[in-house]
Amino acid sequence: MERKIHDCMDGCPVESTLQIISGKWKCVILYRLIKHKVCRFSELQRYMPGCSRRMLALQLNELEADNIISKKVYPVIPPKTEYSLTELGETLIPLITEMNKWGEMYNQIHR
Amino acid sequence: MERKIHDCMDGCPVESTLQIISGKWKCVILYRLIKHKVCRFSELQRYMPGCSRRMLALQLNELEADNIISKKVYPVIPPKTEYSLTELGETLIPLITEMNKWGEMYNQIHR
DNA sequence: CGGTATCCGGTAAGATACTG
DNA sequence: CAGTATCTTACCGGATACCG
Repeated sequence: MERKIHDCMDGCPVESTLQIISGKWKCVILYRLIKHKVCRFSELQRYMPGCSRRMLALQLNELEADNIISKKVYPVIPPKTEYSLTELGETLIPLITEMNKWGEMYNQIHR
Repeated sequence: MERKIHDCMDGCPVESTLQIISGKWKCVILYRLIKHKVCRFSELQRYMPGCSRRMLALQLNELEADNIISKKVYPVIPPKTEYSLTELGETLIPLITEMNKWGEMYNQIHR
């Protein structure tokens, strides 16, 4: 398995995590998948009006490639897809939850 | 107080957190400041060989502007500065710790 | 509906030089 | 030592069009 990030003399595990969840919308996608369990593409779009369709697709592809989420495609017309967390993706729940908690606290202060 | 991110119809607190800690090196900087309490500029540089001096300065400035870290400048020659977490910055410890834990777990798997 | 392909402009970030 | 200033480039990401 190839290391994605540079091996520095004292690299910290935080960098591995960043490698997976950095990217403007990934954490928000994960938050939604945690909250709703299963989401369709258009559903995610509605939750993230600031994220273009193209960007959403890119981020979803990357998360899928990293085995964080999985995609189920229904062979119907019009097309229907459903995204959900993989087993590995579910291990991120405490982290995303912590991010959400901190954001809530921060929003309380900055009001 | 101005909202930095777009107000979307159902924005999640995760986005507020991202607003503060996103940026390639911020989490690594925070990890170091958690671990070592106080760091000089050159010390941080040594811990992050992949981060240029310019980038390090930019990220530190942003974290300082957001009141996450504070800088102490000693008026000596040659100059000496020390960075450390603010009180607000310390509230990020659980989050960064969780990021580190997940990274450790992930590294175990991908070996 | 759920994407991909192509084009293109703005900005993030490296390289280098300079400073107190 | 601890930065800032300037220049230049790469690429991120938006807009648009197209497709099964």
